[in-house]
Amino acid sequence: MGASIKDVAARAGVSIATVSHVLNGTRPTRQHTRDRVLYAIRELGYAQNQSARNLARGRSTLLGLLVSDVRNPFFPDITAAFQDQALAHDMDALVLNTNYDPQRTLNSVRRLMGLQVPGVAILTSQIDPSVIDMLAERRIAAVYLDLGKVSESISNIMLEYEDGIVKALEYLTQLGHRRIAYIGGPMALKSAQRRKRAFLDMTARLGLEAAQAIDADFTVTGGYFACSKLLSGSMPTAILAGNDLTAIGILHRAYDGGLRVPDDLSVVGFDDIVFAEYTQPALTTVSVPRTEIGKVAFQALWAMMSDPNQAGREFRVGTNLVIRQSAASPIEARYREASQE
Amino acid sequence: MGASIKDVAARAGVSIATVSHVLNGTRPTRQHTRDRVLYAIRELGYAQNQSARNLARGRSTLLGLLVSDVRNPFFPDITAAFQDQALAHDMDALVLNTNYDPQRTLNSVRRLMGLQVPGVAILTSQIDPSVIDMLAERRIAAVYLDLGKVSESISNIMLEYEDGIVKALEYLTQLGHRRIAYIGGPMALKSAQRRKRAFLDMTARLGLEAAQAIDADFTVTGGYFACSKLLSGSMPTAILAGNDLTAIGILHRAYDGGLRVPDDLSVVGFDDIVFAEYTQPALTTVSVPRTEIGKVAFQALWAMMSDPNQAGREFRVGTNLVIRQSAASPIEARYREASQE
DNA sequence: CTCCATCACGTAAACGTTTAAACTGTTTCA
DNA sequence: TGAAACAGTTTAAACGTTTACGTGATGGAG
Repeated sequence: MGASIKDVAARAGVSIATVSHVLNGTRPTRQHTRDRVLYAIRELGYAQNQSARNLARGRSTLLGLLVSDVRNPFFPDITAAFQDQALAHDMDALVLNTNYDPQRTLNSVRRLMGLQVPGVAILTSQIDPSVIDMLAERRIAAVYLDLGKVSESISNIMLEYEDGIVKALEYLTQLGHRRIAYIGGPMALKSAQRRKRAFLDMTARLGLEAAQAIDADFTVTGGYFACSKLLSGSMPTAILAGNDLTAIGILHRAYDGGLRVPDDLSVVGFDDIVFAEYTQPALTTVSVPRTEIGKVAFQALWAMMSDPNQAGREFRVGTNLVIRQSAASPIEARYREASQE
Repeated sequence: MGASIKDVAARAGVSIATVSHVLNGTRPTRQHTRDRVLYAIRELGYAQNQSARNLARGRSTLLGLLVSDVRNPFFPDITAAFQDQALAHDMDALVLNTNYDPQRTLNSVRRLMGLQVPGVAILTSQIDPSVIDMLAERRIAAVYLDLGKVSESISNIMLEYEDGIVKALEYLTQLGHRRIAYIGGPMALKSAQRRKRAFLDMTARLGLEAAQAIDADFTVTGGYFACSKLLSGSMPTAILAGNDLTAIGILHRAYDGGLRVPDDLSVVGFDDIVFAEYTQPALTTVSVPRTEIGKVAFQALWAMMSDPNQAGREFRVGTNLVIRQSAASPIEARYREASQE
């Protein structure tokens, strides 16, 4: 039962409207009154009742952020950046887990609508069209990841996976690799599709020998077994993984098979999760700038919210190759091997 | 913009009070009317306006969850579990980052109070007393981690670090280790203090030879350099780390120094972060059941919220040793070594 | 037949804000 | 001097719920 705006008004000897205007800067006030109000606020330890505020304004200061699973090391950076931005604009971010479950996603969006959120960022890989419609109908600003669609109230963040794949392959070929294999994710995921396609396109363009590409499931053990398959055939000198977990699986398989990375086999990951830095050897990988994604997601929403007749936009965020120790020249590797024996 | 309770009432031919009661089950209604109301709700796509609801009830359905940094791999599991519980009770969890900054913590709590949250879980390592007071004054249910204090509206979760240290040391001694060193965290952290103390107490009790314990900073590189120091002296056969990041640093140092883990050196971590499973070799570590912490945190709040004159309680959550590959018997290790040469 | 419970529901007053509109002085200008 | 403009402030009506209280049926007991 804290103090209300009425108490503040009484204490400062002004009307509640004035207090409100002082608080929101919605109308000029004299220095004198402002001081009195501010002083009263301090004295009473008054805190605005957001519920009442939201009700009166018809919108809340909460933003929705839907992710598939906060436990996935991909997301924390995004949510943190999003939150920081939100906070800087005096808003809050409610992050909800969909657990990859469409039903739960739908429920989450319902909840968010009940909370009168002015905008929501849906950063999951799979998006149900009915969710998109629900939000669009109510004119709630929305931003998606790789949705591809942009409209009145819908913005989109396009991740330039292709770019990253190209950089990785150029790097590997410059190192001298010709037999490069790819281990990707499940084709149900758009991101996995695009990465694989980029790999195939690029290897064709670079004229690399019959590049193998096999689909795993974006997990460590998936990468491990996919790598096993690869090693039983004609061995590649380098493997590009569709994500870092897969790459870690490859690292393990190589280790168990007595192959030294990067001497006998180069491995390049994708995502640059926190632990990419701590694998043995440290993983060379394509970094997806997660902090920027979070930032951009907020900015996309903010733009649409602050100017309602501003249409949604397409945002692009690039990817970068971060070079660590898991990839090296295959020639050099053979040289080393020779000199050791 | 959306339909309001009035629209529903009109459509169903009842009063808004009835609609409210149907929605909340706060008083008996006839099957017939209930059906009509529910039907109208479906037709209109009505969603309760939480702001209005919260205002009327004087409390929100939002729960606050303060953590130091969502990027810290320790937290996502906790927040996810907390959220799941909250959702199951028709509440939401607003998780805020304090970034280890007391000022920011204070602001966050202010925000939460403005949102009229009925409860907040503060799961950071450092807690400013003024924050505790603010919450206690307003009778907002609060649960802390290792605060040690319990009162009217304050519950506490006690993590049994000691227990885990004991289990780890018993395991190592059973394997035959006698020279066990410890690399802990900064003494500014209570958790680091308690772990170190437990280590010292227990090694003394077990009568192990002058156990070395040095303080690092809970990071990978911190662990790396601390391990260097250790190796330059009289080498231990096993190192217990204050957290997993430190343990990973040790693993790296051992690798770089040509030591094989666990053959030449056993390493045991603490926390069981996701990646403990994926290190090379997989890390034997003391697991802190994060999911349970999240669950318990919610339940603590729920108990205090649902029965306001129920006092706060002390909850305990234990720790467990999870055995993987980074620790082995030192005798066996020497045997292997001998047979290889 | 009357009275009183009981049941099912409606009425209307909160809850704490925001904000359009009305109301005060002052100042400015013809 | 009077009107007009203006800055600063107040008044009061929303916003969409919850919930204490009131009311009109129905039915059984006396």
